[in-house]
Amino acid sequence: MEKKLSGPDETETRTGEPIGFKPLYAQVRERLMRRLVDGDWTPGMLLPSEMELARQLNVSQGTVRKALDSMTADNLLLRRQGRGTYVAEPEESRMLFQFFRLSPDQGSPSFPDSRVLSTGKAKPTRTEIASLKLEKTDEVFRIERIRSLSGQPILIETITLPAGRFPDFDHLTIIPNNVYRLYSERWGITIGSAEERLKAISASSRDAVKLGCHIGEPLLLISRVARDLEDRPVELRWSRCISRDIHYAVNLR
Amino acid sequence: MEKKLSGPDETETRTGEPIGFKPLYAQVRERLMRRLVDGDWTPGMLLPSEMELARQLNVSQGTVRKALDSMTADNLLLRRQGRGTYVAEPEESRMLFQFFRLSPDQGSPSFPDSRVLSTGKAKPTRTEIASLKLEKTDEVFRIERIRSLSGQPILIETITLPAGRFPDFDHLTIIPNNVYRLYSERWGITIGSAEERLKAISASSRDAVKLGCHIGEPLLLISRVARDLEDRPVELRWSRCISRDIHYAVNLR
DNA sequence: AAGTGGTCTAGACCACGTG
DNA sequence: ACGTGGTCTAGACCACTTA
Repeated sequence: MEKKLSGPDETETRTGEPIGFKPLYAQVRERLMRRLVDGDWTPGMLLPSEMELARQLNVSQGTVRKALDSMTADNLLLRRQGRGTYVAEPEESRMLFQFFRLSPDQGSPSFPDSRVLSTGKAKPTRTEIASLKLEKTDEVFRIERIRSLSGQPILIETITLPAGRFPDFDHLTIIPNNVYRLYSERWGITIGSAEERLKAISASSRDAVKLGCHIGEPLLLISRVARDLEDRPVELRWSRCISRDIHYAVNLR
Repeated sequence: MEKKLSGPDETETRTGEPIGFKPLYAQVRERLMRRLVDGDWTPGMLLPSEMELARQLNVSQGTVRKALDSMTADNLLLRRQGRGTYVAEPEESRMLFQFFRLSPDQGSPSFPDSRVLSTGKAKPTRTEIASLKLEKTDEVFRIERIRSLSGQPILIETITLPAGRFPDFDHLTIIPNNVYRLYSERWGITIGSAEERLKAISASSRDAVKLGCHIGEPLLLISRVARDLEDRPVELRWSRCISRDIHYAVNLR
């Protein structure tokens, strides 16, 4: 049995905390989030039932449900009627919709293959320091790779990782296609959100060679900052993408 | 008092409808949506209280709340504690975040000015027919305009509207900056969602002249299909945007 | 003081999946 | 048959707004 949460109970009314009040379900969510962050609950794992969690946390089932529903809405949990509630896994099929917005103009989206061009440790640039909130003395790993859809190279991307959060990254022999699964399995880092900025640029001579396009051809520049469950920036990614037969899709609601 | 909704009541269990069952709150949402679609409730209007709606629809307050919450999540309603529930209005401040994703690289986002270049009625292109689900015999209105941020032209856009849904569009003397408010006030059409596709293209000579950039300069091409509350396509928009000091921002969760 | 939405609880039943 | 999440209800109290 865990410590009782603050909030209405037998002896104290909610009025006891006039400022900074958080609803019970938000406190429950924070507790459950902590278990994810601390790695008590790992991807794929079955959570205790709503009733069991309600008993553990001394709240009603409805309050637990509200917290679980909100985490499910953020793609952190997966609920299946009759089975239970699971920690979401970074499988390709989900990532394809959540974090990969490029689709062929005709046909359905699919996950591109990757070929690593280079890896290495380096001092961060000013942009990397700002985006990843680093100190000037920190170091970073950089990976450059080409990604292809059905044999055709479509983009070249540079991934920057803070060395401090990815110990022994340079000991890796292979870098898998789905790096978010790697971050999760190897370092327990779950990517929870990302912010992307798009611009149109001209292909440099180097990009043109690697991508097999003309110098000056317009490319979609996508710069992404990915964040962990505690909202700390974890990855910076610059993608230069040929958009002749491919587009970046966004749904606005 | 309205007709009773299907679902559990005194005499009949939910098992009575084995196929195509919809939860009560979804049926309630559909009923409330209909009032928006039919114009019974117009932007800015105060809705009846939860208790009043629950009485009208013969369901509990909690079920009404679930429907109202879901519509609020879709930016269709606005709930204010102590005041009531209001129909959302297409004000600039909200549209800026919901449907306008361009921001200056430095500084905060703001709504660009517009200058109309041309308007007219025409036969739709194949693309317009496909995007707006038109018949070949239908007609469309087209507006072309330049949009500027602090005096600098940043994009040129072509808006296509199905003539059938915007009667007397060509009688308009001026076209306001915020056309979604115009659609709402003049024709009762509320834009509820939109899908955008982005590509990188080269500025044509015409674009270059209008935007004051070089021919061949990379531009962000944004094609948008906007849909009404019943999910029917209502507007097609092609924007060609200078992205030198501006980016398109997306949050992924 | 009265009315609104926001939170929390408790209990009932349903739909789904597994044994 | 049993346990899970999903839905629905009823009632209590809290926080905010207006009068």
